Amino acid sequence: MATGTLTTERILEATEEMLRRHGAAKATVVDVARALGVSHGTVYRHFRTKAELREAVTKRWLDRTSQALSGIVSGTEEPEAKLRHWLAGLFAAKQHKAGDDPELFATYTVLTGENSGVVDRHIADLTGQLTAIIQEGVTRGEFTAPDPASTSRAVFDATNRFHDPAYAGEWSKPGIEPAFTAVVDLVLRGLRR
Amino acid sequence: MATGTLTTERILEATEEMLRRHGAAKATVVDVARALGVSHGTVYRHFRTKAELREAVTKRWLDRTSQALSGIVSGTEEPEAKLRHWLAGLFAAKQHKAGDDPELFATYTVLTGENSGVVDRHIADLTGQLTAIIQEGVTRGEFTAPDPASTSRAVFDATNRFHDPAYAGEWSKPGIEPAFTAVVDLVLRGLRR
DNA sequence: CAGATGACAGATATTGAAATCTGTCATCTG
DNA sequence: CAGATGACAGATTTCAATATCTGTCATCTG
Repeated sequence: MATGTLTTERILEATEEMLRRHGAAKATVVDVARALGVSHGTVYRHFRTKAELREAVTKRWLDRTSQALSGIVSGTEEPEAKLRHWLAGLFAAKQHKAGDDPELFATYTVLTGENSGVVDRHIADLTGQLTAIIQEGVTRGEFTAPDPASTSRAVFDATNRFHDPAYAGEWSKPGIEPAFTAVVDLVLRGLRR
Repeated sequence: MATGTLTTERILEATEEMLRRHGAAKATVVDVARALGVSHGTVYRHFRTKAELREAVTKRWLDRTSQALSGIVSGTEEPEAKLRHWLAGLFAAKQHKAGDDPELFATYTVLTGENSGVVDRHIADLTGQLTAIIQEGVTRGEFTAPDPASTSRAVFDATNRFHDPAYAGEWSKPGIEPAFTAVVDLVLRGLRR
């Protein structure tokens, strides 16, 4: 299965595949090496430890969500619509990841649990996007926020139930949509001038 | 150790003691019976299963929190101060339970995880108290809330990070107090007329 | 000689036999 | 005879032996 040169990228792809196939607990470095047709020692030339390899995979996975949302931030909507869409987009993305392939989602939940540093940086990314939206709203005179950065963190925290994987089990229950809307409405009322 | 008659109450106390001593995983019905100086068969005359016994202990534990907060609801403060104090009281109570005896808190976190029905009823209790506060605010013309019940749930959800045991690890980190204040401020701005 | 290998030591996970626990119930006792 | 007991079957947990994995490194190969 040694197609082309062995790049970091190919190792990451193979690792994702093994995680998808075997789950977080049983995906081993030996498995990854076998899938790539190399010895496991070779994988260790690209990643110092298994933890580092898993961290890189986790980062890739989280970055896909950040990227999808960044389009909304740079869009041309009104700040309020933008904020609504961004929050709804984050919720919908998580809801789909959790609902479409629960096993894979559970796998990544384990990985994010192991890599709090990556998660913290991901959250910093997301709240950074939120800050940009809120800052724009303040500049346009539509939002009030003495400190957009801490307000964006408050908005992120207030909507926790709709993006933290710990609550994934509730995202498919009836009544979750109105609950989401109620929180977003409350938060938006709090932001308006 | 057979002091007095064997009441349901005494079994619950002994069970709490065993949970405190041995943790959720190792507290057995045999232990509880031994502590009470009776055979384990006797415990089963009071509780049909071990799960039922643990559920009763869990309920008692959660009810203590609800009771402590209910005093604030029936107090004489202004609605806004009342809501602030209630949310701060809930947060402080959880923070102390988690910080003062982390092992016992971990034990009860396992128990609440096992007894979602009890937890749901506990949450219904708490949001009921919140509804009373918000209703009072609406009646006095200080709050806006088309549907106080769903608004109270939104307030509860928005402050999740400060009362859900899943976040207990963050309650002792620096910066948690301002984060709490930021969310409460945002929520209160959203509630005001 | 840059990059890959695989044998190896120590750490971690798996497995299956033995020990303990849960829940029942026929029997006992005050 | 109301309430307690403890032997018992089946379920669950523990524990130690065994197998597998991680990470290193001296050696190999194109």
